[in-house]
Amino acid sequence: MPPQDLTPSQHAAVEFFEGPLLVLAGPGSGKTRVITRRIARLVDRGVSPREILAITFTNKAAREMAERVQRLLPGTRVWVSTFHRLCARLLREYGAEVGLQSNFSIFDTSDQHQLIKQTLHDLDIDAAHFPPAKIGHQISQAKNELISAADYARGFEERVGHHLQAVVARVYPQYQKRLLAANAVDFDDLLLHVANLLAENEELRSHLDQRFRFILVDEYQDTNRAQYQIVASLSRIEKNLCATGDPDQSIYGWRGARIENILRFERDFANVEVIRLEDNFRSTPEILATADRLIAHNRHRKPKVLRTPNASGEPVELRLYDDGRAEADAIAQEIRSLVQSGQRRWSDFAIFYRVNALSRVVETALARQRIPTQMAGGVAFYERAEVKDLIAYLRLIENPRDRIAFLRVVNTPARGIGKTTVNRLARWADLQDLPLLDAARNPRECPGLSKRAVLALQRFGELMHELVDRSSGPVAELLRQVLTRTGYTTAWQDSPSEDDTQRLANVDELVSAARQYDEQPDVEHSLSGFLETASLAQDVDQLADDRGTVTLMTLHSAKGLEFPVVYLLAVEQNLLPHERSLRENDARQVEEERRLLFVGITRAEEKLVLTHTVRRELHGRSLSTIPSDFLPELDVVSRDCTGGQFESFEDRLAAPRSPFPKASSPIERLTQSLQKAGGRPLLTTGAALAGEADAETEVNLPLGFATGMRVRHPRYGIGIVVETGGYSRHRTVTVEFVDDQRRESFILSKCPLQPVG
DNA sequence: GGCCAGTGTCTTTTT
DNA sequence: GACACTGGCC
Repeated sequence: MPPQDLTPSQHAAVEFFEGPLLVLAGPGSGKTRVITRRIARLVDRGVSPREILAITFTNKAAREMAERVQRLLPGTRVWVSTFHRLCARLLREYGAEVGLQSNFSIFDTSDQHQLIKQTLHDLDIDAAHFPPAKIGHQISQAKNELISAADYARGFEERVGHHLQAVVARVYPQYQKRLLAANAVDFDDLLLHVANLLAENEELRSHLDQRFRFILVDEYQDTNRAQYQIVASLSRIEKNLCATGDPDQSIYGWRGARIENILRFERDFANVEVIRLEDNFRSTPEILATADRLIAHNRHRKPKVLRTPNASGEPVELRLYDDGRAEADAIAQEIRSLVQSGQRRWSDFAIFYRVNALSRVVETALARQRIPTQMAGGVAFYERAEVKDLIAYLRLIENPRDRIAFLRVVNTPARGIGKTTVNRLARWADLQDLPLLDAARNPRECPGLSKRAVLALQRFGELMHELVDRSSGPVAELLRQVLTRTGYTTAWQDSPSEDDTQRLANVDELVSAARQYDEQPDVEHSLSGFLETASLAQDVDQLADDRGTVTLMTLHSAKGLEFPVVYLLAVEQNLLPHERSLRENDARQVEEERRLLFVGITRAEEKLVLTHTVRRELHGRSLSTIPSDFLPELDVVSRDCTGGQFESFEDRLAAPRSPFPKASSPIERLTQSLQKAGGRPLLTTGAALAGEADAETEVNLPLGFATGMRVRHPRYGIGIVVETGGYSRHRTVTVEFVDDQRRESFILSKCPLQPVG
């Protein structure tokens, strides 16, 4: 007899004991509950808590899960962690084999870019032509696929690669060498090193396999190849792997997540028990039906049932506003009045958006209404310059080989060690194979330095030396030492500037974060532990459910959360789906965007409001919008909340005014005509049209653009083709843009122009 | 040799 | 609109 508070399938998942288990859990199906109950049940059956490893997607989820288990079974401490944190811990212990000392640094994306830049310099490659971010992305993708530097270089020789790949093939090995020399890893290395360790050291693999007898992985649909490899290596002897997830909520394909991992689980492991949790206890039937209609349009998926015992609620709303400001103001006012009338609390509300850039208008509007808010991410706390500076000091204290940290702090605050000095020092240190800090301690030996530079370096060397001596105590205390000895905040102390005040506040916040870490019960405290927390902090970590605030975040951050009322902003073409998913005509990418919207919709418990606008200000420019391709799929009645302040997109094109006319919007007409013309994709760019035309017949080109045609450019907005010229690959179009009357010419095969009607 | 200001470029999502 | 880089000035 299952207990009253579990459904039969939830109960089955909790009770299933040994062997591989796949729990396919739709949104709001009580998955977290099942996992915690299952852990408790395992302990109940006599499994030692030490033998259980649970992996969650966020630190916050890990913390909450550990607490829940404690509540169910007081005194039980189970290892719950994210993949990255787990790997960091394992590498502190076993990293020597891959060349890491236990005090290694974790480089974030900007550290990675810095290091790549230096690598490019090493190799005499022009950084302007090969942006470090792009190279970093390639390296990251390779690492997620477990492709080592040597493999990459070899693989590149075998196929005919892109010129960027040729550069990456050279940069990747050197970058990796530099990382190791700095005793550092990037985010992907955490996974890659551990996967390699487990692949190469059978003794360690089987030791850990047996140590972690029961492994539970949540959000399995968003695991990448490296993560899959790690989990699989730890489940060969003890095959008690429980994976939970929902393929419809896979939204991290862009960072290497492989939805196939969950779709293939049954083939990857023998005798898998599959349990489906299809009852949604979170949302109203209206919200769920909307989500279901949308996701049904994904072709690459296994259909599933979404049902709820919940009572019917309010209809899902779709509203059109004039612009982002009107949209934000309306939402802010609505929230205020709902709270003031006592129907809702601040914390009932969440506002989601596709890109961080949209948060600002909303923040401002909420602030105007004096609505308390908390925001995940944005300009993340740990990415602010002053916080990064101080963290860099701590990193250099912990790991004197940390090159990036050294370069960041050596002249921050300014102490007369300029670029030239640093370059000379670095060149000399590299020749001697010395860490920069060691070189700085004996600057006299470095050739070409002025007396002043030598003195300044010496003083810096001594300063760091003294700080290292004090590094064993509480982190907050060490941080205060750094602050006083470097005089870091001196310049801001009595400044009237708002920015400086903010900087001081951020420094204070970091000190109190350190204090909080120092005071955490039940954990071993160390500088490296604090740095690890700081490096692997996530946007959603600091969000609280009970702080009495409205919550703002991106759709990606919203995964796993729920709120009574959800506003989902800017359901507009090129934002959701994002234009980058449309560029390559890759249906898979659009499906991921659809899943992203699905995730957003299914966060809502009682009330869901989707909004879009006539004009959208983005990147400092106001453009006319196109309704999202997803809107017709949702089949929600639209409401016009515009004040007639702007001409709508349709007006300007002399089409019906209604924001979302069922089958007559320009985009739909285009879609229909294109489909009739032979199943061409929904949206297409000039480049794609030109390519296709070429492939068809050389004579019959004008399938592309003709004079008078309306087009949209991602940057300049809507325009009219006023001239065409050239042939085939060299065909050009001249467009006059509606917004500012500017005229631009484009080479058709290379431009991102899209026809819009 | 160091610092600041102006110009140019890029602009999704995140560990 | 934000940030990185370059060039000029002290």
